[in-house]
Amino acid sequence: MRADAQRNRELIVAAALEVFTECGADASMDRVARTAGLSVGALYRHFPDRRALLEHIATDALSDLLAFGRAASAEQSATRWEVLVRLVAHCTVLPLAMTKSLLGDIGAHVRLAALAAESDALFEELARGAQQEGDLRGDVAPRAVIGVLNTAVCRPGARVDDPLVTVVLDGLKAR
Amino acid sequence: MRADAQRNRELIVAAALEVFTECGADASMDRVARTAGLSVGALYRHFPDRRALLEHIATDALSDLLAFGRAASAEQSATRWEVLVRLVAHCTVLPLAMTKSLLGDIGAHVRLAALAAESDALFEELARGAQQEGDLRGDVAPRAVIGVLNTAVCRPGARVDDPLVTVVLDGLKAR
Amino acid sequence: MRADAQRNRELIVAAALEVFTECGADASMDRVARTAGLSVGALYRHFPDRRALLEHIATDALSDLLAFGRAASAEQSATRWEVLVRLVAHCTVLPLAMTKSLLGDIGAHVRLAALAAESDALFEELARGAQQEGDLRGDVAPRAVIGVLNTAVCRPGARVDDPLVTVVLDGLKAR
Amino acid sequence: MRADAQRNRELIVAAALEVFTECGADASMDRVARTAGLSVGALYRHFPDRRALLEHIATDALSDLLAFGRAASAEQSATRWEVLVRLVAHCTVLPLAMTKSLLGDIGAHVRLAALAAESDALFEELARGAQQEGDLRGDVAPRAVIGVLNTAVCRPGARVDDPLVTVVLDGLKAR
DNA sequence: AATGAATGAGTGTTCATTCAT
DNA sequence: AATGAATGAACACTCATTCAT
Repeated sequence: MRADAQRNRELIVAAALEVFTECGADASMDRVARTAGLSVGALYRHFPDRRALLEHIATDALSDLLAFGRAASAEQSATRWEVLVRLVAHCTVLPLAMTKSLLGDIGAHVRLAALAAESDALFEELARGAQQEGDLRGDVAPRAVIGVLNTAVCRPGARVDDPLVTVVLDGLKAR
Repeated sequence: MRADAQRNRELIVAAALEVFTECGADASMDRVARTAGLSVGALYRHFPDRRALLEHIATDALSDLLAFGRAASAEQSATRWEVLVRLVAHCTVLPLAMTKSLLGDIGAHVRLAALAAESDALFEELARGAQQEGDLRGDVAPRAVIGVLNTAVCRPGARVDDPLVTVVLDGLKAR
Repeated sequence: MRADAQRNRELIVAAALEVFTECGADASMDRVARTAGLSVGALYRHFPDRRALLEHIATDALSDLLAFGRAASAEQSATRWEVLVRLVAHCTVLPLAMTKSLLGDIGAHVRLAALAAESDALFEELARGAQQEGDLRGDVAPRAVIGVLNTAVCRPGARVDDPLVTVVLDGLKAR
Repeated sequence: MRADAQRNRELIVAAALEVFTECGADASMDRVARTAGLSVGALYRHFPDRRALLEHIATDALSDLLAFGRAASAEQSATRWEVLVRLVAHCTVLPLAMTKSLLGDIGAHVRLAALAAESDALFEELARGAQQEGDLRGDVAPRAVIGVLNTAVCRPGARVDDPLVTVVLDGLKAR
């Protein structure tokens, strides 16, 4: 791919991330293109339709999250709870939750659905481990932890020092 | 206003609450009207435009919340924390948080902005009281409590027995 | 249906017939609407999409042709050849041939596909009869007669006194 | 012109003939270019716009038809009817008729308009001659013969053994 | 006062044409 | 001179809003 096309593609992805995060998944393609400093036509050269763009962004974010999570998870010296907390801190933009709000029907995109499943499995495994190690409260199902984190932490604009993140992590800790 | 007009207005408000809660604030006016068993024309007779309808619903919900909150707050026998928990349980549909997601710019509607301010003040006052009574953790600013509850509790579809609600309330309690 | 809506629907159908006949099936919806003296929105209220409009027109034309053909065919006093000639004279606009050029894929619309099949059957039956009565040349397969008439006679703009029609009918007559 | 440029030009013309014949005159420029094994850019280097490409193809086809027709016409031993039949057999792709369907307005291109006129004149002359020799029916005006042949024979996909061609030629023969 | 039809601006997408590489 | 990316206008279709019935 030509250097300028590559650059423009990246501009588009960055713009899409910004615009969808800020305005929601209904933002117009034109707005994304203008934010990237390009025309719609250029956008459509890189992504055949709106869905493809959303899928790309979601896939990107999930892949990144998963890679980070697996690396963190591999460190045997850390408790599962610590790994979970680090993962939460890594959930900056457009993670777990967004994928589902962005795409009505995740199932349609194979790779994305697979990533979502893997990501869910990782979180569940960490939650289960943290419960066994006695750090995570036992009265919340491991699967439910994903939902809690999704809603509370993995929101556009959420920050590590967001009071809600602190509160939720404290609320999840075993007493 | 004629009795049937009054009835239709109520049908519309109920339908709008249901539809916007279920489908998001982008639901079409026609869908709202059909859900109410009326035509768009009738809808527009009662509300000059989409924004007016959204504002009305938001205003309604906030008024209700505020009335309930003030009544609960007036009971001197209850701790502020207990009042706060009861208020949270009352936030079923379309409360605090919704107003901001529904309307981009609350400031434009005077009555709504006033209600939002009063509601914020009530929550802040309760949070401050609960902190002084030692039930609410002290390291979260009273103003921030509103944000936390907004995001975590006052979501469409949220329920009192939602794990997130439990976790957040536990996370807010002083140790 | 309200009287004005009915009237507008007819205006649209007439305009579509005119525009598609003149400019081909690629004519823009906007052009059809303007020709009808309406806006696109009105057009889309009556027909959910371009295909539906094309199907309606084709169905209309084929139904008419078929009804006329069956009536003519029922007259036992007439030879099959005479019936065929009368049918040909009735093929004014948008008949047999058009349906296939208008819609890429006739099969998608059940009613239309059925009509096309019935129409083909009628023509084939008449051709076979005319051959047995010795009026239609025997070295052209009955099925092929349909193709010949489609191409030669059932064209937009074709007229009964068109030289091509005369020539083709003479060319089809047995010597 | 460089040898490779000349070669590319020919590739484009051949591809355009193939694509427009197969897919109709609405085929995209990109498709033509890809069929030629080139990029759109290269196509536009040779032809300033879509119309120019269509005109070139039409001109080519008409020139060829005319050259063939004149050669055939020069053979004094053949009857005019025989020449006419041979010409008809030569009308394979994109002839007379196509020019008019491809280009809305032939008049805009001087050379093409001239060729069309010459071609019409040749056909008319042959028709007149065939009438005088008693082979072509006399009740069809020589000018009309052009129209008949255009519509019936000079269609994309038409073949010499097409029933319609047989029928029309028989229909044109004097009895 | 209700109905539902008409308007017209807005959005997703395509494609002829231009232009940087 | 070829490539393939970018532009921007055009078209199909939707929906908030207006208006004739």
